[in-house]
Parts: sequence; C-alpha cells; structure tokens
Amino acid sequence: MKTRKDTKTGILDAAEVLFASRGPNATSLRQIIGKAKVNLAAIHYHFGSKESLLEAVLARRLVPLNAERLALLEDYELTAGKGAVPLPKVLEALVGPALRLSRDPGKGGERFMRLLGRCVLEPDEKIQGLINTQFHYVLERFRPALLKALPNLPPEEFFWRIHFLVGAMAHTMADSERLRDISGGLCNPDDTEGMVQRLVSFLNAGLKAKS
Amino acid sequence: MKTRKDTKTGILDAAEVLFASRGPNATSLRQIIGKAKVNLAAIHYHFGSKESLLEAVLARRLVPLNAERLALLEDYELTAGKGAVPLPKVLEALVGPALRLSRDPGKGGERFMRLLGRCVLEPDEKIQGLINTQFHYVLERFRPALLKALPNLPPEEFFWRIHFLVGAMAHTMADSERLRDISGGLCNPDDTEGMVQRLVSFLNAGLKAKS
DNA sequence: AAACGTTTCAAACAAACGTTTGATTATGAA
DNA sequence: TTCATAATCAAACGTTTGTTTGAAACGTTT
Repeated sequence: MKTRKDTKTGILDAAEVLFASRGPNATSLRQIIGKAKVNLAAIHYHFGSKESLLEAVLARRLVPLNAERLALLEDYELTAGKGAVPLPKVLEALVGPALRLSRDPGKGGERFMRLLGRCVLEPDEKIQGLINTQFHYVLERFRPALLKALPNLPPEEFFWRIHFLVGAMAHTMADSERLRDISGGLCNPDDTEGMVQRLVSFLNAGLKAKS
Repeated sequence: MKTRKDTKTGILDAAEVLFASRGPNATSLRQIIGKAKVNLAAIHYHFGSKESLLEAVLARRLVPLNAERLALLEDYELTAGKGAVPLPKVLEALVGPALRLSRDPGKGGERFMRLLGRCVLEPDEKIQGLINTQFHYVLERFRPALLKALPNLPPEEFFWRIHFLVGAMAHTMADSERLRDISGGLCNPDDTEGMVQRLVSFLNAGLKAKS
C-alpha cells in the first residue's frame, strides 16, 4: 500500500506535464512511463485507459478550481448585497483562479493551466466532452452575475462576447510563453498578477463595448 | 497531364476539409485519400510528405489572404493621409478578410478559416513554425498602424493585448460552431458579417481599455 | 507504332500506438 | 509461517501510422 499512491500520483504528475506541453493526443503512454519511471502496464492497472487517465488528470485540479471560482463569486455577491457585482469582480472570479494556478507550483502550477487551456481549444470530441461538462456548470452559475453586471446587453450579443472571452482566456492559459517571443522579451508571462489584471481589464472593456 | 491538377487539387481540397475539422495531426493520410478517391502513394508523389501537404494547403489560401489584409490596410492609410487610421478600420483589415473567407465557398470557405484558427492554436512545433512565419510578417506591417491608432499605450501592454486579440480571433475562427450549442441556438455562426462586426467592436473596446 | 516521361496503383515496409496477458514480487492479515 | 490480495514487470498483442517500392496504365512526341 505504500507505493501505490507514489506510482499513481507519479503517473498523474508526469502525464500533466507532457499533456500540457505537447497536447494529450500528441503524448504517448510510453513517454509518460518514461518520465514517471514506472511500467507501461501500470497506467492501465491504475487508470484503465489513456482517456481515463486524462480525465483523472483534469479532475484532480479542475474540481477544486471550479469550487474556488464559485466561492469567490458568492463572496462578491454577499458583499454586493442586492446590487450587481461590478463586472471586473465577476471576471476576476472567473479567470483569476485559473490564471493564478501558475503561482502555486505545489498544486500543479503552470503546467495544469496550460493543459486546461489546451483542452478547451482541443478539437477532439472526447476531450471536448470532458471540458464542456465542467464549463457548462460554471457558466450557468456565472451567467446571471454577468448579465446583471451587463444590463441592456442583448442575449445574443452576450453569448458572442462569452465566446470571445473564452478564446482570449484559453489562449492566454495555453500559450502565454509565445508572448515572450512575439514581444521580443518585453512581456513576462511569469508575472501572473500582471497577467490577470491585464486580461481582466481587456475583457472588462470588451464586454462593455457599445454594440 | 490532364488529370494531374485534378488529383493534386482533389487532395488539397480533401485535406483542407479533414485538417480543419479534426486537426492536422488527428487526420490520417488514408482518410484523405478516401475522401479524395485517389491512391495513397499519390500524396507522396505530388507533395512529398504529410507535412509538405499541410504546408501546401495553408499556402494556397494564406498567401492571398495576407495580401488582402495588407492591401486593405494600405487602402485605409491612403484615405487617412497623414493622420492615424481609426482603430476599428485597422482591426477590420486584420480580422475581416480572415473571417470573411467563410462567405466564399468557392475559395475555400469556412473550412480553411477553421483550419487556420486551429493551426494558430496548435501545440505542434512544425505547425507553429509554418504559422509564425506568416503571422510575424503580417504583424510587423500592422504594428505601426495599431500603435498609431492607440497612442499612449505602453509597448508592453500593447503586446499583451495583441495576444488576447489573437486568442479571441483564433478561437472564433476555429470553433464558432460551438457557440451554437452554448447559446442554445440563439447565436448563428453562419452570419459572417455579424460575426466580424461583433468581434471588431469587442476587440476595439478591449484594446482601448484604460490600464 | 514505338518510345518516352508522367501519373496511378496494389502491396508491402518498419515504426509507434494503446491495450492485454501471465508470471513474478511485495504487502498485510490469519 | 501461510495465504490472499495488491502491485509491478517484461513481453507480446493486433492496429494504425507515414512512407517506399516496382510494376502497370496513361498521354505525348517522334
């Protein structure tokens, strides 16, 4: 029983790193066992299949992450009383915890944030399914707050802007490292708080745009 | 000599469709030849390799597309004289031609737009290389116009916002079909002009946000 | 028609993939 | 110790992947 958790979380950790950097479909089980230094059959023994492994990798961080998002939102709503929570606060609750993951190397760090962004943008239907279930649940909870903070915004326009928001957020999570190249080293993706603040103010202005 | 172009463009067309819907790496050559109804060896005879095939698929549409973007921008700059081109116009020149591709089914249509968005977000380094070369070239040309339209915006902030812009644009190009589901059928991704207009006004407001 | 280069085709290639097997070793309870 | 369960391991499974081969069919030119 002593080595079970070691092997299991060892696989999860290695899979998280590799899934995040090359994408789940481009990562082979043999690369994972090479990094985790376990036997190939251990993956199927502990997780059943590659798909279930990805599911486990996602669930390990995503469930607490979404709980944190909802808790933050409820906190802001309590403070706001019967009034609307200001849009920047709502956005902060939505994108902040996700982006801030990279600040906490112990809890998955940058690796998982990249993986999450990558999965959101992944064409593969199985991965889509895993993500959409979680995302719909969060969006359903955030939608009333967003609509409240954005009065006079037609529902159709609202969904379009959520779509743009998801794109900007996912791309930022998945591949901000690219920004270092594009900017010629001027931008530093490691400055997470700066990143959150910049993204929130960008989204805040975009969502409030006059249509 | 008569059938050469038929086979060659037949492969390009089939590859474009399949690459766009499942992603290049998730598409096998055998799926392509099945759709194009040609022999497997024809791909290597005409293109040399799978990677070169993707390169050819991209180049066929991307070169004229980027030319159109630059032509539009120069047109606006001519009209503006020595003054700055208004930001919405600059954005229109940047994202309009790409999104509008879906209006022209003869010239590749929605299929290529999806592929392009997908390639921008693709982790694979070889694909990144193909995209970055083209994108850098365009961005270098658009940067002065964007900076001119956005005075008082610090260079660091500028690059961050370009990054958000790319994310929103690529996600919109790659997978607006998803919006139909999320919105419960309320939003119609086939309304390309509406899509362009909404994205431009969203990006316009986001780029102008007070930092 | 004969000879030419170009294009198609069925068949096979080695490599890599996710998954399964059956034997072997470690662990905790009786 | 003895036994049963849990975990690890090397080896092989059948597919699928991108790529290569050599011969057949085609179109053009002489």
